[in-house]
This record gives sequence, C-alpha cells and structure tokens, in this order.
Amino acid sequence: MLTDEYRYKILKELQQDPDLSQRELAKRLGISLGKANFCLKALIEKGSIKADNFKNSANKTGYLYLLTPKGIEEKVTLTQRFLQRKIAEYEALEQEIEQLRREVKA
Amino acid sequence: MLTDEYRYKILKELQQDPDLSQRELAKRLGISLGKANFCLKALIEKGSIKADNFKNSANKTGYLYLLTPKGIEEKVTLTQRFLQRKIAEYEALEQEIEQLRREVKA
DNA sequence: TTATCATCGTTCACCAATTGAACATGGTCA
DNA sequence: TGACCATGTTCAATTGGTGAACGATGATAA
Repeated sequence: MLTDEYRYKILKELQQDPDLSQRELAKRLGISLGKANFCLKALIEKGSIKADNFKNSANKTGYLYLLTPKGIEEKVTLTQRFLQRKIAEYEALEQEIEQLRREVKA
Repeated sequence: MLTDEYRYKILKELQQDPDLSQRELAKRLGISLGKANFCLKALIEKGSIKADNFKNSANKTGYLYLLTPKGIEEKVTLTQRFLQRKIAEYEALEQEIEQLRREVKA
C-alpha cells in the first residue's frame, strides 16, 4: 500500500534523480522491487509523476520519472505534513527517553 | 513475530502488573489477541516468564505472569538497549527535521 | 446442587501486505 | 546478426497479523 511516507520519499528521490531504475529506487527506500513498482504506478496513475520515454541521460533504457506540476505541489504539501509529524515524534521520543532513563536508574 | 520492542514492552507491563489478561495486555500494546498470545508463549518458552496458576489477586481465573530471575535480567538489558536505540533515533530525527526545514524553505 | 454467566487462554481459517524469481522488451556492442 | 545486459512487469508464494469461535474454569443465582 502507498502511505504518505513512501509517497513523500519517492517524490523526493525522483525529483532529485529522475533517471532512477525501480530497482535502485527500491533499494534506496528499503522496499522490494514489487512494492516500488506498485507505488510508482499509483503515483503515475494519480498524475503526480509522468514516465517519460525520452532518455537523454546516460541510461538509455527504462524511463525518466518526472514530477508533474501537481507532483511538485504535492511534494511541498507532503514535506510540510511530514515535518509536523516528525516534530511530534521528536517530542514524544524525548518523553520516552526520559522515562527509560528513570527506569534504568531504578 | 517477537521483536525486541514487544519483548521489552511485555516484560515491562507484566513486571508492574502480573495479573493481566492476554486481552488487556494486547490492548495496552496495541496488538491483536493472537499476537499477544504468541509473544507471551515465546517468552514463557524461553524462560523469561512463568505462568503461575496460583491466583491471589482479584481475578481468580487466568494466570499470574511472573518474571523469572532471567526475565528480570533480560528486562534490564532490553531497557538499556532500548534507551540507546531511542537516543540514536532521537538524534537521527533531529537531522531529518533539520533537513525537512531546509526543504520547506526552498 | 444445578444452571447460567462471564472471563480466561488457545486455536486457526482468513486476509492483507510484501517479496523476488521469472519473464518480456528494447538498447548496446562485437 | 546474435549475444548480452538492464529495465519494467507480473504473480505465485510467503509472511504477519487478525479476531471469531471454542473449551475450560470460577463466580453467581435459583
């Protein structure tokens, strides 16, 4: 399934590196090839990414996965949402660590 | 499957509250009854917990899940390891947040 | 006592998510 | 041309998790 986390990560990776095989993408995200393929297709389906056959990069086979305007906008939104979530996690983690420290002492 | 996280959490919950049904334990950990049962059995199998029939608590049915000496020791180790991991996560999160902030600015 | 009820631990058929081997396609090079 | 390699696609198989259902046991009421 395509969570916000993977949506964000895929958009981020492809924005900075559009010529990226699904295998390499999968490796970077720590997921399987099948899942990478599934998520990527979902993003293409929703119009966030366009798979371009025109290859002017070193790798002539495969696609160029380009973010559409909608995809770029989506990535901004996701980044902000992600930042908020991470800040919340950060604070929760602070509490948890303090609790663990108390536990270790006892 | 029984991860360090659940091992730690189960030992923690049962140490402070040995008369705890598997259903209640599952609820506290946010997992299903089946998984709680599986994890608990694994801990009993490995000798970290002993299921005691002698019930002197309010709830006369079910078991008392008592930590064995080995279980107590294991919990200490797990707590320390957990603390270290959480500190690492905390610092990683700090970096990630900073990165996200930069990204939002651009 | 007997019947009923509630709660417990246990089981396991079912579902969803993930995996990666296998395949088809197309570009590259000798 | 033919052999080769990297790519995207597919899908059977595995894994992990779920919670309804079941049998057992103690509490309660008749």
